[in-house]
Amino acid sequence: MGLVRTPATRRERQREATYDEIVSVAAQLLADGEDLSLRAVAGRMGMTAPALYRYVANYQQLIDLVAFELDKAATAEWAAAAERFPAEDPAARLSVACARFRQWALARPREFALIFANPIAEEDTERRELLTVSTSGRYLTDLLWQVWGQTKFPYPRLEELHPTVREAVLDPLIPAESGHIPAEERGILWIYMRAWSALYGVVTLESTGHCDPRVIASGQLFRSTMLDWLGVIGLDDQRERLSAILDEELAAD
Amino acid sequence: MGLVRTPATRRERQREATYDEIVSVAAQLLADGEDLSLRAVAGRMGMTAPALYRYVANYQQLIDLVAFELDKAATAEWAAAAERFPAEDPAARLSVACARFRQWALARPREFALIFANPIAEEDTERRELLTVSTSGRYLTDLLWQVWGQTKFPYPRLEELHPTVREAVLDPLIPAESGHIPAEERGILWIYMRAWSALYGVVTLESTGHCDPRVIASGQLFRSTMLDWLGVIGLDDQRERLSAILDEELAAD
DNA sequence: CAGTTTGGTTTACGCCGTTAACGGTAAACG
DNA sequence: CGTTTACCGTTAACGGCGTAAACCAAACTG
Repeated sequence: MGLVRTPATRRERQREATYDEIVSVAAQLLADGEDLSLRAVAGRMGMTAPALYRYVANYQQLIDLVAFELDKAATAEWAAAAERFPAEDPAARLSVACARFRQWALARPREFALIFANPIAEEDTERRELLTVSTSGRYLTDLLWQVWGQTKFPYPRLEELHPTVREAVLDPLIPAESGHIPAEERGILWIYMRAWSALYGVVTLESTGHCDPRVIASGQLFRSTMLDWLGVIGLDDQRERLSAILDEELAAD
Repeated sequence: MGLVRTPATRRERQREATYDEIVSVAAQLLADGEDLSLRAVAGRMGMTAPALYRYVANYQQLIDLVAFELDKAATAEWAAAAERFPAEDPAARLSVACARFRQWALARPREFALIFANPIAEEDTERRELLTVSTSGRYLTDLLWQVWGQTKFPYPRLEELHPTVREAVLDPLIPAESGHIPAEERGILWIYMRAWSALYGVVTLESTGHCDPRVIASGQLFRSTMLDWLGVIGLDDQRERLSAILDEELAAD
C-alpha cells in the first residue's frame, strides 16, 4: 500500500502539486496565446503574484522551470509518435522524431523560443546545467547512438578532434546519455552536435518566421537537411524508405 | 551648392536627424548592456516617452527600426573586413564575412537576437517585408552569386525544385539581389537558403549559449560547417587556403 | 501545548507601453 | 504680411509588470 515514490509528508506532496499546477497553468497560458507573467500564472491559480516567490526565486526561474517541463512534455510527444516503429528501427524513429519536432516548433513558436532560443549567459552555470539534462537532447542523442549501433557510421577518432572539442565530448556538458557511450566512441557526440546544429538552424529559422513562408510550407528546407544528415549517419541505403516516412509525417496534421 | 540628397525642407531634415538619433541612442543602450525601452531611449535623448510616438507607432516598430539599422551597420563591418581581399576573390571575402558575422554574433548576443531571432508572425506581412530588404541577407547572397560566377558550382534546375520552392526563388521574398540573377539560375538561391540555414543554426546556437561553452570557444562547430558548405559551392580545391583564412579570422580579436 | 516553519496575504515601489489632452512654434498659405 | 495649420513636444494618467517588505494564519514539530 502507498508504495508511491513521493516522499510521503503531506506538506511535501502539497508543494509538489503546487509546482505541477504552476507549470500546467503556465503552459495553458502559453497555449492560449497569452503572455507568460508571474501575475497571470498566480491569477489563474487563484493566488497573488508574490505568493509565487515561495516557489521560484524570480521570473527567469519560472521561465526555466516551465521551459524544462515543456521540453519534457514535447519530447514525450515525439517519442510516442516515433514508437509506431519498433525499437529495432531507430532510423525510422529518429526520422519521425525529428519531423515531429519540426511540426511542434511550427505549431508552438512561443514554446519553442522559450526552450530553444532563450539566451543563456556564459557565466550562468546554473541555467547552463539545465541544458545538460534537457530531455529532448538526451532523447535525440540516444536515438543517434542506437542508429550507430546498426550502421556503424564513421565518426572522428578522439585524436582527430580539436583538443577542446575532445574535452567536451569526454566530459559532456551537452545533453547526452553519455554514460553508456564508451570513451573511445565519443566522437559520435561530435556528429551529434553537428547534426543538431543543422537541424536546429532549419527549425529555428522556420519557427521564428525568418524565412519565406512558402518555403516553410513546402517543408523542403527541413527535408533536404534531414536527408543530408541521414546520409552522414550511414543511412543512405535507406534513403527511399526514410524520406517516405518524413513525407508522411510532414503531410500529417 | 547644396547638391545634398536630403529632400531639402528644414522640417524633413530635422525629422530625419531625430530618427538617426533614436537609432544611435538605442544602439548605445544595447551596447551598454541596458534594456531597450521607449522610456530609456527617450530619456537619453532628453525627451519624454510619449514623444517617441511621433516617430514610431509602437514599441515593436522601434525594435524593428533599430534591428534594421543594426543589421546594416553590422553588415558594413563584415563587408569592410572582407575587403582585405580583392573583389576578384569572392570566396575569400565570403569566408571572412561569415567568420566576422559569427564573431559579431558572439560579441553582441542581444543585438543578434534582436535582428535574427525576433519572432515574425505568419500574418505580419509588414514586418516580413523588412526581411526582404535585410542588408546582411542581400550582402551574403550577392557574395554567393559572385562565387558562382567563378566556380559555377552545380545547383538544381528549376524543374528539379519542389513547385512551391520554385515559386519562392522566382519571386523571392527572401533577401536577394535577385534582380541580376536570371530566372534559369535561381536554383542558386536554393543553395543560398540551405547554406544560410546551416550557418544560422551554428551561429544562433553559439550566440544564444545553447551549446557547450568549450565547443563555442574552439570555433570548430562553425569551422566544420563552413568547410562543408564551401565544398558545396565549388571551393573544395581552395580548402586549404580558405580554412587558413577562417582560422585567422577566428583567432583575431 | 508552545514554538517554529511554511505559504499565503496586503501594500508599496519603480519600472514599462500607451493614450489623451494640451500648447508653442515653425512652416504653409491666401 | 498676417493667419491658419500641422508638427512636435509636454504633462497627466491608466493598467500591467517584477519584486520587496511586513504581516498573519494554519500546519507541522518538539
